[in-house]
Amino acid sequence: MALTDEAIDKIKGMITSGELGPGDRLPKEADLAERLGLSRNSLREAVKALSMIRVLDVRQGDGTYVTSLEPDLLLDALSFVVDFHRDDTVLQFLEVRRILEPSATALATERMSDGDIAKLQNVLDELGTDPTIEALVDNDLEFHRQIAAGSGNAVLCSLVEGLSGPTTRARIWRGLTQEGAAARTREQHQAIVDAIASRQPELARAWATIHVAGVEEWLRRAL
Amino acid sequence: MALTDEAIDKIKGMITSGELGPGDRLPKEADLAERLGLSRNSLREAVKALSMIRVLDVRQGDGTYVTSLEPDLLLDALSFVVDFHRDDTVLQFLEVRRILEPSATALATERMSDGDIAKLQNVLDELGTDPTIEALVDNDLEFHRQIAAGSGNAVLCSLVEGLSGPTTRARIWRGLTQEGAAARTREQHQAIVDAIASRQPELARAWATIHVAGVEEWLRRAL
DNA sequence: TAGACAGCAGTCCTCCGATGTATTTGGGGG
DNA sequence: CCCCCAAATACATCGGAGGACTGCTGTCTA
Repeated sequence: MALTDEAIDKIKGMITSGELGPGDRLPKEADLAERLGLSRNSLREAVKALSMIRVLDVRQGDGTYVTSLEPDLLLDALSFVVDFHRDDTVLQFLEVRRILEPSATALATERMSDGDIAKLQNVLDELGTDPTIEALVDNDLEFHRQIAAGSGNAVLCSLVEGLSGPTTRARIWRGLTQEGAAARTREQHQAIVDAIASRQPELARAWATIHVAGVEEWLRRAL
Repeated sequence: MALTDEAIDKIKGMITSGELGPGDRLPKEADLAERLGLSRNSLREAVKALSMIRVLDVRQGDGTYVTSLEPDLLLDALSFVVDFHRDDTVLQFLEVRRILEPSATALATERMSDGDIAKLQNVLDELGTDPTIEALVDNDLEFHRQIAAGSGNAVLCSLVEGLSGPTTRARIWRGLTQEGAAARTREQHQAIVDAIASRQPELARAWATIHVAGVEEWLRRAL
């Protein structure tokens, strides 16, 4: 195994063993390199790899720190990975989203506070009568983000958000090519909010399933 | 933004734009560094970060290549990330797994061939009467891996595998075996196989839910 | 002719030492 | 007491050098 990979494992070990905890500061580059038995350049490659997946937080002029290691922080590297996939694999992501999103919506129905639900309704209301495509996409992302956050599960929330990335492009296409898609999406969003507000998990789950399945079915035909 | 991060974006752009496709070879370090306008050391940090998430495949003495970019390849970096989480966040991962695994099992019920099911049964049969902890863990991982693969969705398969991080699984298993729950787990595994073999998706889903929920409930009490 | 071996070119791996840049900190002046 | 600036600290980037590994080719041997 390469020296750099060994360094990654050693730093990982320092964290998982508890020697380094969230927020702790690592020794400065020169010292850590000497301790791990490699050069600063090689160590920097290891640190860069770990900072990519949000395990380390490097601040120039200050030092290198262990992040909070919260699930949402580590998993948001997922969206970066997802960007590499082409349209022919988007269907697989959508299929997973059709599994996760309904469950997340059902959980949110039981766990969201009345205030959270009011905010969710506000998101829908903020959309004007004739929004741009960009506004539609942003609004849609925010809507699903709040529901995912409402599930009370940071891992689930991050996964749903990460999987929404690749479907965004598809949604843009849909907005451009399919007449009436925006209006139907708005109706389904409202139905989901109503189901959540009336505390009916299974109804919310069903609407969320229909919502995602609609996008999936459209995309399946388009490809 | 740092030079290295710019380089990462540029390489990412070269791939997403189609200039570089799966299996293509990148220019050698010196040339690529000159083209992107930075030093080889900084470029190496960028390449290291991208090879960590399985976007690039670096072969010493040969060259640097773009991977196949298959979903399973890119997502299996997930297990590396999961290893950083402590027991108090494992519950969130298990909650997500309780959502994904039943659906994956239901999909597998409809999509697995008779040969695949026979292999799945073989996995259970291979376990002797008095297996070691390691054999139990390996067997359990293989069992769930085959079901996830049987779902026919590489993304779903990778997520399920990634969420069942080896470290996490080992820790949980150690505790379960101490309580003598190995026998019950085997019964549940057999029930899942029977449901799949008789092509009853909802029954398979139910058994999978019970199986994961059992682990989850045990862990919730243990913490 | 088929197989084994040595040599060679290409490429990545690791290291070194120096310079550039951002942040923090502490002292001096108002 | 507050503000501003300079020194200290730590990461960022650079160019060059030698070493190690891979794949290919040409040669030798049976």
